[in-house]
Amino acid sequence: MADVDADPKKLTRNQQAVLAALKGAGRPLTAYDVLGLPAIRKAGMKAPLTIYRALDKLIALGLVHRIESLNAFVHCGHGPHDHAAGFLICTDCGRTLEVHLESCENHLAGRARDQGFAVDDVRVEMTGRCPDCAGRAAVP
Amino acid sequence: MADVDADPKKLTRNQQAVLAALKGAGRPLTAYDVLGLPAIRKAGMKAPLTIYRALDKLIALGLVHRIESLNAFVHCGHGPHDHAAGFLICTDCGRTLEVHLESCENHLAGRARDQGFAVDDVRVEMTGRCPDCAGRAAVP
DNA sequence: TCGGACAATGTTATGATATAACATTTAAAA
DNA sequence: TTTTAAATGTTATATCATAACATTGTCCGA
Ligand SMILES: [Zn+2]
Ligand SMILES: [Zn+2]
Ligand SMILES: [Zn+2]
Ligand SMILES: [Zn+2]
Repeated sequence: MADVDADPKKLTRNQQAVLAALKGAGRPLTAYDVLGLPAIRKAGMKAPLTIYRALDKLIALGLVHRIESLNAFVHCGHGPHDHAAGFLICTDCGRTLEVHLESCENHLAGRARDQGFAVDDVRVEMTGRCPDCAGRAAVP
Repeated sequence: MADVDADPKKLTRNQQAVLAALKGAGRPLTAYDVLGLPAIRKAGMKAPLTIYRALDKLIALGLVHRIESLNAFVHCGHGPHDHAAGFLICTDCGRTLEVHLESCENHLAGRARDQGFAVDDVRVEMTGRCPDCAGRAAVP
């Protein structure tokens, strides 16, 4: 899946800038969110395509994940990995938590194989409330 | 999750037209795909918003699902249901297969609860090749 | 039957997300 | 160095989705 042997030192200037932006945010950002950051403008990036190209590379390297249901991108919370990850998406604060799915992955892919389906990639996204927000809601 | 007690007879003209379009297609269509269908134009629908409004209702009724990674919509292959579904998405032919995830759902949601996360909704999308396309690829 | 309430629709405009095309530069190999 | 591939810059455009507001249709109780 991800190119786990990637050398972060070999990232280009643009790729480093985008990765740093996502790390710093600590939550998913859209490509246009990234584009709007001062640090990104200072790095000379000013077109959406510039951001998308950096993101494409970072995703291929497994350093960043795309959250489909948000059209947003988040720094990988686990370092590059070769198994499927799942995302818990807080609908209150917008933060996400990445969870490993080694065991579930087999179960899910098994369901697919039962149907004669050859699985390449498994994506899991769950919405709800994170511990912080669930706590706040319970104590009004 | 879905409003399982919905009465299909109560669907409006627009909602019926969009539902019929998705049933007939047998695969996911984008809102603009739907908008472009002759049957839809004949029904008098000519603005994207008209399509999105019908889709919103059909999704709320559990008659249609949204495929996040395709920005597309597909007729529910199982009749309304209250548990999570997963989608197998063929990257060759574009068709999808809906699979039930009663058992997996608990496992996945359990992983979330381990993190103190209160889950509302579980979405699973798997890409790969459907039986037809996998077969064709294997016999070149 | 009337009339209020609410859902659905029509219409126009705009916002948000993503890619095409092509020229140029940079970095890595050979 | 010559060659090759990857990354970047720039402009324009394609694709997906919603805002705002006026109007119409449907249901249900008075
Ligand atoms: Zn990860
Ligand atoms: Zn939260
Ligand atoms: Zn379904
Ligand atoms: Zn196929």
